[in-house]
Amino acid sequence: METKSVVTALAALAQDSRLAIFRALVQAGPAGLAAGRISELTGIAPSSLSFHLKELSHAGMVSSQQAGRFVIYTANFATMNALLGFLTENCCGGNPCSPVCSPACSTEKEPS
Amino acid sequence: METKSVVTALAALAQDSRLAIFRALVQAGPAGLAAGRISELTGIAPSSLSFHLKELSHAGMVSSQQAGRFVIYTANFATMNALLGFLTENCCGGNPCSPVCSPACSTEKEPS
DNA sequence: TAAATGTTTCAATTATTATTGAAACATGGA
DNA sequence: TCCATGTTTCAATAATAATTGAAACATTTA
Repeated sequence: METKSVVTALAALAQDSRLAIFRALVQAGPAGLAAGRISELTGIAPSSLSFHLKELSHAGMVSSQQAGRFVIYTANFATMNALLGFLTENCCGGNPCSPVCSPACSTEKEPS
Repeated sequence: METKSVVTALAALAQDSRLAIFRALVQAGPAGLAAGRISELTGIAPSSLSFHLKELSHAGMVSSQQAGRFVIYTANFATMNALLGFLTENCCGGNPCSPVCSPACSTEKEPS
């Protein structure tokens, strides 16, 4: 994942409305939610919601598909995983991590 | 972790300069880096660097300690872990996750 | 105490981002 | 085709953030 994409993805999530939208979609799971339903759940006005969904979509954090007159949005879990991985990459210079920075530090996640 | 803190933390990382600073600190590990050294590594002017370090610090992403006339900054791994955890919380409504959203979905990380 | 080094603060400028309401577009059903 | 519903686009306004250089502050050494 490129630095530029990471900044875009983080910026997409770093905003009240968009974080609320994304969390709603994460909780909804693969089935996703229609735009109007997201508006209901979050209280964001339609035009503002559309703006934020476009931001999230452009950042690759959500995907959309037309279903009748609804547009269904779903969280993009692949991008989220790539993002989480990037942040912990090359931790401690690639050396075995000291306790202070695990589990964030390891590329392979450990059971909690 | 509260939503507000998460937005602040994400916003702190969602910027070229600050992401570069944070990554440098993650790679430096627990030993951290002096402000001047970060300036050298990233090419960010001192006053601008100080601004961004304050942002990161306020977001809880980095900590600092005076050491002689140097100020040593270190990545705050605890906050980072909390942040990563938050994003995957309550995934798929708390139900067992379908393959599409693991490993992001599970609270306990699986070995890759 | 004076000078040198390392870091932070300040003010001004420039650029980017969020929100709103109205209008436009698209789809499905009468 | 006409109407209702769901979503997006547009333009204007308001708010927030980034960068710069100069000055101030703090710490160490001579």
